[in-house]
Amino acid sequence: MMENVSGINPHVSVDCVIFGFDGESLKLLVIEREVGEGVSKRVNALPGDLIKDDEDLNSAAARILYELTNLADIYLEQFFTFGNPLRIRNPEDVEWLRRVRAFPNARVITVAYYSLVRLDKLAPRASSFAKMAGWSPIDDKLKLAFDHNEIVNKALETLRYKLKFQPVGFELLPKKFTLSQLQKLYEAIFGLALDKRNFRKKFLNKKILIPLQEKEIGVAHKPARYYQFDESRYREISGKEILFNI
Amino acid sequence: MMENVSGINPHVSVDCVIFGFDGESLKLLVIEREVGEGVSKRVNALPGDLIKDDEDLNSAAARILYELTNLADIYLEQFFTFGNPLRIRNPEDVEWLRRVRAFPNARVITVAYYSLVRLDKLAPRASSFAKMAGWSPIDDKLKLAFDHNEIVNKALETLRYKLKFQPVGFELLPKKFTLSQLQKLYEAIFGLALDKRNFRKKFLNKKILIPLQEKEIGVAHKPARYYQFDESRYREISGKEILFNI
DNA sequence: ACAAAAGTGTTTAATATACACCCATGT
DNA sequence: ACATGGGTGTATATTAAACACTTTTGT
Repeated sequence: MMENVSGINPHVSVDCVIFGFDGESLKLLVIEREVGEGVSKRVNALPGDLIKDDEDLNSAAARILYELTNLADIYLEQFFTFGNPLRIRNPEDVEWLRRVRAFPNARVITVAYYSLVRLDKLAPRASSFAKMAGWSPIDDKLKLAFDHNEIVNKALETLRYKLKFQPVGFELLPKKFTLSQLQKLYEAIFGLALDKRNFRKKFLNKKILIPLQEKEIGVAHKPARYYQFDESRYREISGKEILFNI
Repeated sequence: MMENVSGINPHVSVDCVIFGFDGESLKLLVIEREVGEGVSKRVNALPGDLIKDDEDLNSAAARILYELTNLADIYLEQFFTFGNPLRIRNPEDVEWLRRVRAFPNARVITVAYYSLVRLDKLAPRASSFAKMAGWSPIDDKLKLAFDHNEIVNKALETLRYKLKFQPVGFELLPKKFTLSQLQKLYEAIFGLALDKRNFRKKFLNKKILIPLQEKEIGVAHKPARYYQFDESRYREISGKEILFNI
């Protein structure tokens, strides 16, 4: 039986796709791994690891994300489970598993979670085998270990789908944000330009934004008003109304 | 190591939530199990079983559904993975596992799939430990083994969410169907009454229905026209337009 | 004064909603 | 003739889309 004193379940892992937003484009939280013992080459991967045998999947995701990145109190949403028996093909990945895993040849299926997080929530930090967690741009050059590119693509697809129907995305912005920041976020996720007037109307009509007295200071243009997200109003209309129909 | 000659992976299962529609209400495909050796008491469960160790999750779902119910060529969509370590609490369920499983105490996480199927696709049949597959009403009296009630509820939630935005559901109807049958299906899934004129307008405007020359025969009222689902038109608008905004 | 982004309104088209009567058939 | 469900249209309200100029600030 593949069981060991650590209580680790060698057959099931979780992987976390954490999106961030820097005001311009979407970012992905990745951890750095050394490919081999003392080898300087490094590769990026999603924060993820094997679950414990007595641990709930959600709890495992929260724990592992915390251990690898120090992020806590993040709402993680399960979105897909990847179980291709050939998930791990790359020789570098196989070699890495041989070093860190008690049962490196076990077939592992991974339950994937995603979340949206403000960039400043992440306090950079190293851990046992994740050398460093950091934000990476999401573009064609993004190359991740295992099948993590596929996992990220599926997460993006899920995010876009959800965003169409529900105003998720506020988690990516500071508590106080301007309408332009909000619009740039939507444009970044959908990858297209939106009309400023119609965009503002849409959100203001839904009444899920609370206008604040505060405005930008020290900007070389008309200072923008700050808004807050109205969570209680959001819960009211959640599931009933459709936000975006792109 | 929990491995055996059969190639079964004792840690991961799939469960299939198959919905059917009889013209009046939603039905669920369940299999019957004997609780104990020679005991006449029976309990219903979702078709599901352990995956093989070299088998993809999708393939496992298709294989297991086929083995237990004889249903083939069904589009199965993965919707959630259930991994509560205490998923299996009921003594009857534990006892049953002891009889049929090589590693009855292993923690099993289950990847759940759902699908929509026409009632007449199911040719009743028995199998090794699934005594019989059949359609069950979905109501408060439905009591399933393991955490299968929870799985069904999540599947229903997923189905309603999808149906709001995309015209799934044609798989539940015969190839030729009347607009009233289609409306009854939507009413059954959402659990509410819809306006006949607006319902028809909505579907006819989307142009995803092909009107046929054929009409009902032998009915004691004005015979209804039959329609077909236009798959190619559906693929065109899929993801772009929102069908239902309830 | 200029550059830079904020902020604002109207017109038109499309879509959603509410609502009631006649039609074709079998018995 | 009557019961049954099929089929249809219009008026109103709501929402979406297209589109350009003025305002406020820092330099």
